[in-house]
Amino acid sequence: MAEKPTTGDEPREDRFERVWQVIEGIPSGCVLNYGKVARLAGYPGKARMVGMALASAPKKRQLPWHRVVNAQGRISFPEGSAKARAQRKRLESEGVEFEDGAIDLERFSPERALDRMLWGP
DNA sequence: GGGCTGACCTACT
DNA sequence: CAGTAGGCCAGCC
Repeated sequence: MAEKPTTGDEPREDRFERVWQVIEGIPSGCVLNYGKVARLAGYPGKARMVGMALASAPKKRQLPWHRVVNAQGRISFPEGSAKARAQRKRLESEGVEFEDGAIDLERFSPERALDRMLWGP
């Protein structure tokens, strides 16, 4: 998962494509926030675009959309909504834990995936 | 063209 | 800690 250089004037489809590829690279049991996905895709500061890319992602793509949460480690759907419950369920089934409705982003970051595997939380 | 909204973030107070 | 301010940009009036 390395940053990809961009010129910043790519067409919309290419921007979204980059975002989707980053999301596809998030390992199971890990989460990233919108800002980090934007940075990794080569668009620092453009977190909102990540939300748009997710909303308009083709169904066929089977993206691990549930592995993207906001900067507070919380699900960005209305609490209790069907979407929010589905996302939480998917994450918990991968081993992601919630504390007071929020995920510890440090602990469940892809960077620490190996540490968790070897030594646990 | 302007204005508003939204699966958002960072920095600062 | 909480709250605010400014930035960001696609999409739809």
